[in-house]
Amino acid sequence: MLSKKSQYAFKALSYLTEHYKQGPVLISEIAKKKKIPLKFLENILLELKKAGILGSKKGKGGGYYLQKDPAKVKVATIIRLVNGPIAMLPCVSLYFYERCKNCDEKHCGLHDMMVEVRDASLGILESRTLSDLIV
Amino acid sequence: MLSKKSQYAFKALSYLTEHYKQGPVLISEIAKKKKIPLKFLENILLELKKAGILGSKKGKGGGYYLQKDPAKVKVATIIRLVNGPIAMLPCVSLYFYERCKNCDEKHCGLHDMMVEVRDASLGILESRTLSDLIV
DNA sequence: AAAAAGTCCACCAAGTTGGTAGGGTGTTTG
DNA sequence: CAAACACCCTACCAACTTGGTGGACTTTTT
Repeated sequence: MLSKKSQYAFKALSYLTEHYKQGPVLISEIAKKKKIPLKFLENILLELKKAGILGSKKGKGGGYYLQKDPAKVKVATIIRLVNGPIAMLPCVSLYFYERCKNCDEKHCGLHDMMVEVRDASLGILESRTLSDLIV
Repeated sequence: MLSKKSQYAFKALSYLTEHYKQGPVLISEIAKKKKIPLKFLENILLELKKAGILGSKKGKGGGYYLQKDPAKVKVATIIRLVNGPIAMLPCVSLYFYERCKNCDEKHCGLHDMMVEVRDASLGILESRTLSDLIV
C-alpha cells in the first residue's frame, strides 16, 4: 500500500500540475485546497524539490512549482522517491535490489512470479505521468 | 513489499507442497530446512491453520500438512491473509476497501491508475497457486 | 506415565509512520 | 534598511508495526 505521505505527494503534484506554468504556488494554498497537514506537506515538497521534481521561490510571490513538464514525470518515479520499491520482493526490485539469502533466484518460483507482477505493474506506472492524474 | 513473515509463509508452504500427501511435517523440520526462526514459524503456521489452509496433528508423528490441494490454493489468497491488501490504495482494494476521503473516486486520476495496477497484479496472483512455487 | 508436538499468551526491541514545534535563511518591497 | 514573506532545516514525539523470544499448557501416542 502507498503511504499517506505518498498519497499527499500525489495530491500536491496534481494540484501543481493543474497550475503548471502559472507561477509559484504557496504551500499553504496546496495544504488548504488538498486538505493536507501543512507542516507535513512542507517536508514532502522539500523532498520533491531535492529530487529535482519541483522548484521553489522564497519571499513574497514565492512558492513551489513543477520543475519539469508534467507529461514527462513518470508516476513510477514519484512512487520510488516517496514510497520506495514497487516490487514485492527485494530480490526482484530494479532500483532497490537486494540479493535473496537462502533462496536461489534461478530456481525460486516465488521470485519468477514476482518478476511478472513487477513487470505488469511497471507497464502501467512507467507509462503514466503526472498529466494522467488530472481527469 | 511483502513482509518477512509473508516470505517465510511462502517458503514453508512450498516445503509443504513438496511433501503433499506424505503425512504431517514437523515445524522444526520446516524451520531447519527453510532457515526460518522456529517460534516465529509456529505463529505463521498456526495462522494458516486457522484460515483453513493447513491442518495439524499433535503428539508423536504429528506436524503440519496442507489441508487442500496445492493446485487450488491461490497465491493471492495467501498474500491477503498474511500480508494484507494487494492494491496500492485502500479505495481500490477489493478485500480491504475503505472509502477515500477528500477524493471523489469517480474523478480521481490516481484512483483509476491504481485500479489498473491492481487488476494487472491480480491477473497473475489469482491465477497462480502453491504448485507454481515449485520449479 | 513419559515423551512428542502443536497451542496459546505475554512480552520485547527496533524501526516506521504521521505529525508537530520553532527557529533560520533568503527575497522582495516600501 | 527594515519589515514582511515564504521556504528551509533540525529536532522531537506518540502510536503502530515488524520480527522475534520465552514459557507454560494441552493433546496424542507409546
